[in-house]
Amino acid sequence: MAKAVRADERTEAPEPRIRARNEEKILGAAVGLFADRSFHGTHIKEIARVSGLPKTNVYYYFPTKESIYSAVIERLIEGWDRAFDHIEPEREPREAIAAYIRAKLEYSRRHATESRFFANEILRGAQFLERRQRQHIREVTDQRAHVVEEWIRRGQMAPVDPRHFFIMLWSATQFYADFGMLAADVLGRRRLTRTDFDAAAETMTKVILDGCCGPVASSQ
Amino acid sequence: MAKAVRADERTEAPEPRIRARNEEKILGAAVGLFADRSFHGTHIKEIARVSGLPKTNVYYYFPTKESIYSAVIERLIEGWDRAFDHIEPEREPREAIAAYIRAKLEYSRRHATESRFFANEILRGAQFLERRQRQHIREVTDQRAHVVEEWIRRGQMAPVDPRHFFIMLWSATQFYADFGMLAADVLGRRRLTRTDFDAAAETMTKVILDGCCGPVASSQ
DNA sequence: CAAAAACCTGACACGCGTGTCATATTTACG
DNA sequence: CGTAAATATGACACGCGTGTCAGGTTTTTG
Repeated sequence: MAKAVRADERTEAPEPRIRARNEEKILGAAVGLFADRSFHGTHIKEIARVSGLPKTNVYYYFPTKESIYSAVIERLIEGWDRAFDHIEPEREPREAIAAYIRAKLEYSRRHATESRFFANEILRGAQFLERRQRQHIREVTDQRAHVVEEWIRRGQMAPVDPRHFFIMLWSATQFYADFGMLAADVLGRRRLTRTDFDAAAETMTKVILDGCCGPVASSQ
Repeated sequence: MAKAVRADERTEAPEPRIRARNEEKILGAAVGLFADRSFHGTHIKEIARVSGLPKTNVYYYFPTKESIYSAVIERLIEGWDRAFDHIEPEREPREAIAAYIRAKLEYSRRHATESRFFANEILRGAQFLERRQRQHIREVTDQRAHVVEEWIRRGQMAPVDPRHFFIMLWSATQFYADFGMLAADVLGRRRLTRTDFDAAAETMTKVILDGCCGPVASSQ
């Protein structure tokens, strides 16, 4: 009855060490498994094995498999807007966008698993994404779209639909994480290397920057 | 024993009507379910229900769930290179690439389910894709990459890595099928409309064409 | 250092999903 | 027609995955 009492109750009491550590282990194992095998293909038993805890202990912290999945999503959403911080009105669009592309690609390279998990969730219609989470994504995007609109107004950038423009950036950068296996195949590699990510960044930056901010003086 | 004898045996004998029709029903139902719920989330019972056949009859045509999944993949691969036909050395790159983008986007719009199924499969590392199928994809891409290289050699196009360039095109166009839900959210729609696809095509064409073939004279 | 709270665990109930089997019905074909 | 092959199907076996339970052990706290 008094089992698994979360430190809620208004005060953000310091979460007990053990709980924090174990929840972390479980969530860490879960991301990878969900990303590889999706929701139904992932079994609590496996999550337990990978996180080094007995199965029953997993159930001690999370009542259902759904709750684990939701908790993973919650963690991911936090990382979503990080790279977006580069899109600021004070910066030069050319430089800001290049930085954004690099940041996103770097994220794809280092957090490929999380990225694949997220892609997976969206792919099936975001069945576990809560309304407020979806709204959050939309608001953050809106905010950055205004920055692009400002750049366009000032004549620093060609007139493009900011949201579709962002989608181009997202899709291109995510591809290397989500469909890395296909990218590697096409490039004739066994796995993507850092060099490949650099080449990707270069191509992407060149095409997109020249396409939206006019070709840079030096080239051609 | 003489059960489910496929019309193999060298001669492509006219496949019996009933078998063809039922296999089609099953595969059609399966694509949608696999796309929505992925492999493990899809149950034979559901495939049977959706295709209007009793479960046991499904097993009459396909020995396992895996075999259904593989058959679906086989059908998809055929559609993969279709749009690529636009990439021909004789055509102007600007016009050819624009046509390719339109074709790919149109495919995403009309065959969103198949597209999502395929994305799903790649996402989990293409576990069911056979070696020869992967090789086929690579060969087709190689062939079209040479066309791009030819355009670059002739000075019709800016020097970009053709494979990374293709990846940009694939990712951007597929996004609207695979992550349609997210795109709709960001654009403030309930679902993507034809207008959205048109706007996507316009943004994409403008940015990418200006980025790789120099800005067109008319604009700016 | 005791009592309470938090944490841990093996054994088990239960449902459900895959795939089989024995048998019925329909179709092809001489 | 009549016989063989192809197609259809209800009932069932079996394994496995989720989630529970009852009772352990460790940690915290006064």
